[in-house]
Amino acid sequence: MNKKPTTIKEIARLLNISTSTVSRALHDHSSIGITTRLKIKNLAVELNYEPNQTAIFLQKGKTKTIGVILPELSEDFFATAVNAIEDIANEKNYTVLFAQSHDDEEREKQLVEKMKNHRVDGLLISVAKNTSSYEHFDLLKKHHIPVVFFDRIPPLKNIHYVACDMETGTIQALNYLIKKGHRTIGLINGPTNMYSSNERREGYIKGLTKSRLKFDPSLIINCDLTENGTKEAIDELLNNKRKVTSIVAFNDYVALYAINYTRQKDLNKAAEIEFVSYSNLPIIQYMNHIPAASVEQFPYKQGQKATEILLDLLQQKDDEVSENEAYYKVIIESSLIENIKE
Amino acid sequence: MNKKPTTIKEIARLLNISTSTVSRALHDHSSIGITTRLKIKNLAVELNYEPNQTAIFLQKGKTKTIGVILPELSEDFFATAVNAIEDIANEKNYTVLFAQSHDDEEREKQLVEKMKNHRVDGLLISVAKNTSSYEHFDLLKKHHIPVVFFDRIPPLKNIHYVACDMETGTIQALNYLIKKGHRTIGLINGPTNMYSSNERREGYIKGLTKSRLKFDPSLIINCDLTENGTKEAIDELLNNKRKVTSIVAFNDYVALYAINYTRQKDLNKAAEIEFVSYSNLPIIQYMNHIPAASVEQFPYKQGQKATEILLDLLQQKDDEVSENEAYYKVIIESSLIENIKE
DNA sequence: AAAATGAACACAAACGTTTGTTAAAAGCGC
DNA sequence: GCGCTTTTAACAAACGTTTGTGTTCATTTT
Repeated sequence: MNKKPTTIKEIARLLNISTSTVSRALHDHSSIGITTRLKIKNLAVELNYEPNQTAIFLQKGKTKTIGVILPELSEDFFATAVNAIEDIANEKNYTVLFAQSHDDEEREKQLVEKMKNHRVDGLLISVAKNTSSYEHFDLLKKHHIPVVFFDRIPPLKNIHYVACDMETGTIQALNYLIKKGHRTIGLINGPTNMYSSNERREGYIKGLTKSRLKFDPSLIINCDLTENGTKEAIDELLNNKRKVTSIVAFNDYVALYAINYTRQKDLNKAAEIEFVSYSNLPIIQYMNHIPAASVEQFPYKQGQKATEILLDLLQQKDDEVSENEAYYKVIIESSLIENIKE
Repeated sequence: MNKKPTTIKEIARLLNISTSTVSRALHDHSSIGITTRLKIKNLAVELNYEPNQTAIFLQKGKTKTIGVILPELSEDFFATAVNAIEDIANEKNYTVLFAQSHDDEEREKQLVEKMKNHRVDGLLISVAKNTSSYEHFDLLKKHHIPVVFFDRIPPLKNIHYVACDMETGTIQALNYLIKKGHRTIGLINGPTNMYSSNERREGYIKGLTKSRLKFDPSLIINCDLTENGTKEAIDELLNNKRKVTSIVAFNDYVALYAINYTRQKDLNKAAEIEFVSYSNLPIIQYMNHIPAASVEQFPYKQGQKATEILLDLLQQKDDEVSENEAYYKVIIESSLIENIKE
């Protein structure tokens, strides 16, 4: 049992030829005669030769690897996005390096650093909830590592991103609720530094004013999207002098927390309040009390598109296209989907 | 803006010293004088020097990377295990390369190959449901790449693994049901080639016989754990001449499929049947109809333990300890946990 | 028949590190 | 000041590839 893996050198030595010939033969280079080429290939198969990727990485200066930094792998949205990323990357023979920030800015920074050191060719990033400074992303730019942001976009100019337009989905949600007769609608929003919080806010306001309803800022509560944060937000909403009859929640998780909490507090009140949220968890069909409708954000599509863009950027880099100053800004339309209760 | 990252060579050239001196200085080697050491370190910081990992990988012959192959990242069990793996690996400065087999044997084989080519130092594997041949794992052994299996263990001798003992949990489940008065208990089991299917079967039989109940093989249905497979299994169980009053389901997902399906078929019958399953999904608290109890498998603990073992094996390899023929076989006790309905 | 072409391969440098060995300078006792 | 050890740093090989440039020899051209 041979301890060490076979190398090109080994093959060259055994056949009394040079390593360059072996390398070229294995790549079907035209300048190698058919007979030696076959000799080499046969021996390579026989010895179970596998190219040492680390050597190739070093030589080529790239790793055929893309890094992915996202908040939580266990959130259904990201799990689905990851599937897309894996699928597309595999197709193009790229390897994917995943890491979770757990929505922690510090950890996110460390991960960026780590990915950079690991010499990933490019990065896909969905920004942590509480990230409020962005130098670590600039750093990547300085190192000429292409980055495509998806879903959670930092408020920066010159970046590539794929995101879902939450505004139109939110307007749809408002229309839906208003059509159902609701006039006092609360919004449990995410942190103000999240781009998508802004979109939801804008959509919320536009949805209201389109129907000539007055916008009351006190009906928008920003929270940290945790279970406790949600509870506090609910408390604040319920204590408002105006009695909300429906609530738009930042996502399905927040909606579940909120529904659960309101039910614990007061069953009657809870029954009166209608919820709309974002995400569409597949598991929702098994649940008891669910939002009436959710804004679908098409995670697979987002992951797919983001990966395609990143691979395209890497291709451009290979082709030595002069540092392109055009930025991909892909917006996927969100759309409201009613949840059917069994 | 410097296009190329700083290298040791660059620093050496600027300081008119040799690269080896730079390398040693940065590693605080004792043979480098304090003054030059400082000069070097300062310049390194100034130039933003970051060691090129790919070069180090090549030189050292290892990548400080562990590969993880598991069925589905979106299954809560694995998502939690992944968190543990990441945590432990990060602690020890290892990078983790994840990939999903999607429970497909062919894909699993490809991934093993890919991981091998990427020169991961070791592998953590949870075997796909339908994997029935195991040469791809032997291959790793031949290449001296340590592998630790977790949760889904292949039926091989000489392997390292961490698993949850499903048998005791299953016995507990049976006791629980019998104590509640059930006498005709069905088992929706996984594929026969899964080790854990066997454990559940054994536990099921032992649980019955301990209470002097007769074991009826026709009450065990093997299924592929998909939603459709579960439906077929349920149909088969309900068509059995003996009327089951309770069902042990392979895991929470299967239980949810089953509960949903029986309810669709006949609400009264569904209400009569009591379910017990495995996993303990965190989201279960928001659900309507849930298993009465679930066998907890401690995914974090499993992931943690498996990673620790793998890192230990890698350490051993470094220490040139002669090919150790001892195999880690860690069994974590499962235990039944009652689900509290709100 | 001499020169030009072209095929098939060898040589060597390069990617960025690490590390064993050697060499020069500096310190020390006498 | 001489040999001696000790400190400090240079030299060079190695990890496994890829790739630009030579080199050799046989074939074709005129």
